[in-house]
Formats: sequence, C-alpha cells, structure tokens
Amino acid sequence: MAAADLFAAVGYEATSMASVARGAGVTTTTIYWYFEDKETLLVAVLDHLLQETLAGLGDRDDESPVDLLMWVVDRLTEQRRLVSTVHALAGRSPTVAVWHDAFHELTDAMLAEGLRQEGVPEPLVPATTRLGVFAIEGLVMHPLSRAEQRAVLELLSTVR
Amino acid sequence: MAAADLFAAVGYEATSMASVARGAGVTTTTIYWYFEDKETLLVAVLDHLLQETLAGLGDRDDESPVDLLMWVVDRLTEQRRLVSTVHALAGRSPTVAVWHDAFHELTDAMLAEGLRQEGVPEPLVPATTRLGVFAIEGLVMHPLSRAEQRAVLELLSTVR
DNA sequence: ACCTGAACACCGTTCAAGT
DNA sequence: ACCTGAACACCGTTCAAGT
Repeated sequence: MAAADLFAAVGYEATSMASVARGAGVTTTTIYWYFEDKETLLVAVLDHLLQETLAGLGDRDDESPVDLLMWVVDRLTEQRRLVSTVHALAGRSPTVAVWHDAFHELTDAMLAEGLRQEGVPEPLVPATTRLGVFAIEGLVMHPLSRAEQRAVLELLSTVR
Repeated sequence: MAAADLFAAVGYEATSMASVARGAGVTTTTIYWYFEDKETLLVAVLDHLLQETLAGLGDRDDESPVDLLMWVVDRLTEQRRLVSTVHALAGRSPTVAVWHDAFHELTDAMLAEGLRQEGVPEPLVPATTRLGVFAIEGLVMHPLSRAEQRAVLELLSTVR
C-alpha cells in the first residue's frame, strides 16, 4: 500500500488523498471505490501494521519481560505519529474508535496474561495491566533515553 | 475568548477560524491581526486553561496525594479532546511542541516535589515521576470507572 | 466491476484597501 | 492601530459518465 508509506513518512493529516492516489498510480476518486473514506483507509493501514508487529512478537517469546516490553515500545515509537493520530481521531471518529477499542482489548489481554505468568497475584492483575499499558504509551509518546526507559519499566516490574 | 468555548464544545480541528470569528463578532481576517495562525490561537487558549487549573490546585494543598491526583485527572479529562490534540500537534507544529515541553517541565517538577514530600527516596524520584505522569495521561485518555482509576493510583503509590 | 473528470462545499491564510 | 472583502491554494468527498 502506498498509503502506509506516506502515513509513515509525513503523517496521516499531511497526507492528502490526492498524494495517496498519485502514489498508487490512480485518480483520487478511485480510492473511494476501495475505501469508504480517509479514516477507513487509515484503519486498513493500522490493521496491516498490527499484523506485522504481532508476527514479529511471535519470534521473541524467549526474551525477558522487560526486554519484550522494550521491543514493543520500540516498534510503537517507530509509528509514534500514527499512535497520536489514532488517539486524536478516536475521540471524533466512530470508525477509528472501534479499531482503537479492539486494539486495546487485544493488547491488554496479552499483557495481563504475561503478568500472570510473571506471578502477579490475580487481584492485582487488572490495575497492573492498566498501569503497564499507560507506561508503554507514555514511553512511546515522550522521548527518553534508553536508560530512562529501562528505569521506568524496571520500576514498573517491582509493583505488586 | 470565544475560541476556548468552541474548542471545548466541538474540538480544535472541528473549529473553523470562521466560526471563531463569528463567535467573537468579527471577520475571519481580524483574528490574524491578534494571532499569527490557528496554532498560536490554540496556545493562547491552553495558557488560559492552565492558569485556571493551577489556581484551582492552590486551593487544595490539604487533600491526600491520591485525592489530589484524582482531582488533576478529572480536570484534564474535562479537556480530553484538547489533550490529545496537543499530543498530535506537538509532533508536527513547533509552536505547540514548545508549549507542550514547557507544560511537562512544569508539571513534572510539581509531581516530583510531591513525591519527595511523600518520602520517595531521591534516586527513585525521576522514574517514579515519569510513571506517575504516564499514569495520569493514561487515565485521562482511557475512560475507566472511578474505582478502577483509584485502583491504578493506589497501585502507583505502592511503588518504591 | 473498476476507474475517471468535473464539480461541491469547505478550509486556513494572505493581501491590498479602508478607517 | 485595527478591521474588512475578495481572493488563493488546498482539502475530502460526490456524482454522473465511461469501459
């Protein structure tokens, strides 16, 4: 998809439907035959990126929990522009809100399962999961050195 | 300011300069005599809201730390739309990025000071501050019940 | 089924002109 | 110093028409 490259390069808002069309070698109107609107196009790109990331995650079941989280933070940081775009759009676009909710349902469940296997007592799992998700999102959105990032994740892993 | 009400009501992106002008009883062009562009107008609104919130915070130095954080989360949640707008714009607008950085410098310092007075050991203060900021932002951006919000903040206050 | 050209309503911003 | 009307370049989207 040409849209994915453009979204990554200049961001969703700065990407015009005209430039997507140009990249795909068609006319602007053609895109509307495949996608209902620009937000639906975004969701298609998001699904594609998510599938890639999940595949990459499958190859690293062996690493330590903190290393695993660091890897996830790195992948999301590469798409930082899209992450904040999704947050902003979810507040006013039902299309994007649906995707965002499904995304969190999936990722929250994955993190919760990981915490259980790390021995976090069951009653603490929900709140710890949320704090973990918030920490990951925070690390993605605010640039810190790797040492600072590690410090936050290590601190998080002492919670219980 | 008419812009503040409109931003709160329908959001920054959905607020046209024409509607701001209408609300202020002037012409669109007039706004550009007072503000360089739409983003500068946003920053003026943000400054205004921040000043209000800081004043309100001064009246509650007595409450417990968790209550204080809950209050901050409530105020930010009221402006949730603007919060995600700022995050999204900070990535592509130097004007908004400057404000965002200054905002975090201020709020991070305030939280760090609070943590010290709660007895958090000095070497843990930076990472704990970051985790606290991330938790607040997460609570603002993801709707949870008050009980769930409290659980996250209580969990956070066990960290050290 | 797939793609286009032309148009629509709107946007932020500018500029020359007025008082 | 303050405000305006008219214009500019652009935007996402639609629609009737073509193959």
